Amino acid sequence: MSDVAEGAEQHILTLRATPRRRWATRDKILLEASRLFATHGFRGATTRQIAERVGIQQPSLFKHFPSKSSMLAELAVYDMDVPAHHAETAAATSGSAVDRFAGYVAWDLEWYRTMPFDLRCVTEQVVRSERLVEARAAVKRWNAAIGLILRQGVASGEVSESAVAFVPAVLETLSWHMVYTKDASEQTVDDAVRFLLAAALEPRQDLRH
Amino acid sequence: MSDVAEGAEQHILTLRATPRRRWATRDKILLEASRLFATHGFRGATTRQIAERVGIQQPSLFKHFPSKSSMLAELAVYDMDVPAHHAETAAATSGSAVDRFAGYVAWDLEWYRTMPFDLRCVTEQVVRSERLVEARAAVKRWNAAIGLILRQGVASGEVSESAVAFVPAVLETLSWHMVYTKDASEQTVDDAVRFLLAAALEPRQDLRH
DNA sequence: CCTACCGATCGGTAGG
DNA sequence: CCTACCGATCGGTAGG
Repeated sequence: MSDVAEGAEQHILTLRATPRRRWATRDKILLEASRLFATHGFRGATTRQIAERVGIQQPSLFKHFPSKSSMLAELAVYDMDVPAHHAETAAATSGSAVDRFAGYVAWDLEWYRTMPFDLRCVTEQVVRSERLVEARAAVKRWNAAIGLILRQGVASGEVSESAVAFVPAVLETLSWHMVYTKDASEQTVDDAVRFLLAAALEPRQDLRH
Repeated sequence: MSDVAEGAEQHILTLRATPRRRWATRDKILLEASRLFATHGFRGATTRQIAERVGIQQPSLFKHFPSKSSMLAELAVYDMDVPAHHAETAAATSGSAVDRFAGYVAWDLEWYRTMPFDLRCVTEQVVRSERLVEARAAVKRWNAAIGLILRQGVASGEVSESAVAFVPAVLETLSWHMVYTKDASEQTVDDAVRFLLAAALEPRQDLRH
């Protein structure tokens, strides 16, 4: 589990450090596929469109990937595996639940803010399609870890009970906000963390003002 | 503008009051199309699947709708036109911005909680595709109205400035939460309203505890 | 609302 | 990585 996450993290960190012009064809395919999936949905994006943007002929895609679905599967692992690993670490650490939650949220939003791929819709596809088992398992682990931290916060009286149901979906929304807001900065991330904490915390626990 | 909204509202209110068994074929088509669009995306859902669920042959769909896109277009208007109308009314009313915002949010979440159609993905399709001009216009009106109320709240010192950017997307998320959470109750709506207000309000203005 | 059917486009293969 | 191409499936039409 951890190895998979670290492998994916290593790869994506390498991608981030590499200027886009020098990306290999395989990674260019993933980038353009993610953008077209985000714009037109998985079925709406065609392999011919992907190939055109990469600058190769459509059948050449299948020298790099066995199928269109396998592109989605690889993107889905990128999307969910590393966050799941971080969330599990935050859930397993000792200390204040709210501090660990705030720390995770800050990492998560920064992760999406600097993500090279546009993975909107990939998450949705993961939830829908019964295939993509690896990515679906990562989503489960992520939800379990976030749920655990939040319930720890409820137990210690810091997190409001009714907020637990809304926080995961809202966190996901804020993550995508960081992706598609072009001028999102580290300040934007800070604001979003405070926004989510204000919603999740019991009012009397919010001593920031 | 108002006539369109009221027409759509009338129609959808009629649908709500009618037991599902008695729905006419045309409305059954819209219902099943919305569910399949939500599950497989617009392109992923096929007209043959829709027809099968309705219990008719695929070509018969086109006796009720000129095209598959026209089903999406009609659903998109249902999705956005009525909320846009309500948001504009809330924005144009006098009184406390926060009270009007809270009132709108409560109405919005209850609207989605009791919605007969599953319109997830329809909103996304509206944002993507350059057609669906009517629905796109409604989205614009909705965003403008919500933005106006929020800026009024910022001006009166009630709403936190950094929250303005996040509230529309988060409200949308909470709306969908009401759709796909099967056991969402009026209590769930109340909790979500409080959750969103806690995030959006300047801390000192939250006098609820 | 049905049967019969069509042109277009899809993901993917063969062979080099 | 290219050209040539294929079977399957798509949205939609014709005619009754």
